Amino acid sequence: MSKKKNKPKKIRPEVLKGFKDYSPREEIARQKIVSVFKEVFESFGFSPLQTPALEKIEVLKGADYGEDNLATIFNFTGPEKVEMALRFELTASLARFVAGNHELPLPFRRYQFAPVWRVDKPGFGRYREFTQFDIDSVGTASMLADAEIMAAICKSFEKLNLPNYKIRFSNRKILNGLAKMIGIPVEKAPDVFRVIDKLEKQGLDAVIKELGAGRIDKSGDKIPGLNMDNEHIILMREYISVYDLIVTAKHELKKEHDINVEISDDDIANFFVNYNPTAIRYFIKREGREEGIGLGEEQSTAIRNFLTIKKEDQLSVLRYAWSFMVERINKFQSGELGNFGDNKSSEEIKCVFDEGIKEYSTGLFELNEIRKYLEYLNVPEEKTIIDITVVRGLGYYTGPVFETYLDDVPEIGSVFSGGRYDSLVARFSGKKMPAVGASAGVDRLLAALLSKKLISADNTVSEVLVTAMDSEFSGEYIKILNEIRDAGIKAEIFLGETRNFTKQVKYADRIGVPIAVILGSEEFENGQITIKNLIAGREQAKEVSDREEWLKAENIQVTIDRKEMIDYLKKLLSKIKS
RNA sequence: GCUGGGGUAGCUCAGUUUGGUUAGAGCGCCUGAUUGUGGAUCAGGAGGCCGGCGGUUCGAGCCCGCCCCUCAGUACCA
Repeated sequence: MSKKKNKPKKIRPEVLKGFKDYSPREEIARQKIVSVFKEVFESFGFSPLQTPALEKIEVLKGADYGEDNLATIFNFTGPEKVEMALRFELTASLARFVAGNHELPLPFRRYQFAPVWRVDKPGFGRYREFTQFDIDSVGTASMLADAEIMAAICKSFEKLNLPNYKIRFSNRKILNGLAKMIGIPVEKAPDVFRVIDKLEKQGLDAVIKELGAGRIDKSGDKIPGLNMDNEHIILMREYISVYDLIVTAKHELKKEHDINVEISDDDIANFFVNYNPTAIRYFIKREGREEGIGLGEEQSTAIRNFLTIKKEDQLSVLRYAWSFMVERINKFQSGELGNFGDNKSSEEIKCVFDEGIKEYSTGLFELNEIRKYLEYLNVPEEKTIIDITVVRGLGYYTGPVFETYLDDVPEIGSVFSGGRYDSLVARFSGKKMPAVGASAGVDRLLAALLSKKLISADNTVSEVLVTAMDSEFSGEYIKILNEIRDAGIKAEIFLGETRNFTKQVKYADRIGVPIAVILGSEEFENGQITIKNLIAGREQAKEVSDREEWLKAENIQVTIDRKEMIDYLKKLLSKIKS
């Protein structure tokens, strides 16, 4: 027990793995993002809710959580031996709040931004503690609720000066219905959806391979496949290609023909119902470079007509998807069932098929409703794309789903996404309650925007630094400081020990404050004040290499009467900020 | 979790091939030239458990084993 030297052990200044500090530069930018979201959602009438960071484990995980289920959350036994965990999302707490407050007027509309915690592997913009911004409408089945959230998301990105965003949206009912329509076994469907979800990131080839035998990734690691049979893979490929093909075909054929013909809605509808599935197949062949398009006269005309549709993109996709279903019905009725599993009776098969059709078509109708509401809400059509390959990973989505992508930072995937989850509140109340919501990962968005310099990055909020050269005037300095602050200008006084003026200006430069207010004995004698524009000074430094010349460059600062100070500062600030 | 790259000064990295005394560079930082002016320039200075633990050796930043961290890809993601 006798240590000769009791050297205090130095503690390494480190944070936990996956956690991070936010420097003023980052935090200022982050707060800007949050305040824009907040402003926009409040303008849509959503009110703030806040809930505890710690919740009972069953609130977060449901009554029948298992061990592996807990691997990715911070869970522990707290005081009084209560099993608890840090929340890993905000929706469960919302559901608990709604279920526990019976007097709450419904629909309940709230936003919430708060930190959440997950034991994930950290990566770029991915941390174990991060801020989520959530927005939800609980207790309404109206598609207007879905459309409204999408509209608010659009507005947010406009306000953040990120106009290159797109929302892709779909409906889980369509995929669920599709699986039943083409005879994918129920237990296999989630796997299929999971693979389709990778489309945006991994591309069509990778997805097709994973539906089949699997693939090898860039590091040489093996990714196992689902080993679906060929017939199903071909059908999935046709389905997946619906949106892509419209874009590709439109682009290609427009180049060739430069078509501009007026056509009627009937023509379009006719085209979709009668020709589309065949046409899709031809396009697929062409994409696979097996052969040319090889369309008949009639089909060519129909496609040409289709390509002249100018403002009907969303409708086009819906009609494509509809015709895909019609073709399945035709085949079903003519007895070409395809692979539905051998040990099912034809009665069972018909039942599943009918269910599928019902779900699929309901999904399309709901999307069409959202489409209309988006139009009423003045959301530009090119910003919202119906893309029936959108899945969303979360298991609990039951209806429309949507994902927002920023073209400027495609590598981070979707940035503000959500959908309809009709059974989450039921965990508490036993009753189904319709709800729709969306969630943004603020920190991932921030990391991407900062790295691409798409958001301003100031190191300080200070607008003015009052330098302090002469300790005998400290009362005067503070008087001036008060005056500036009272005028609503963010100001600080130099608090360092030194009176060395060079150091003070250097400090001002390094924290990035744009204006320095200077008072020495000369100014005091004349009742004046010197105001220096540090931003302009920085520009000037680029051109001047000689020190003497640099010191003489005085047009970046003025000496004025003290009474004019506030007016001058205000003008200068508004000039700098614009 | 899996596959691969990496960990040496605040940052970016050299040094590891072939083990050998005091571990280097650039940038940044501090002090001064310059206590009434940021940049540039000049002079000086501080700053290293060479990721950790164990092993081999007279001797390890370098070789061996285990672990940790990190970057990329990928899986999972309520």
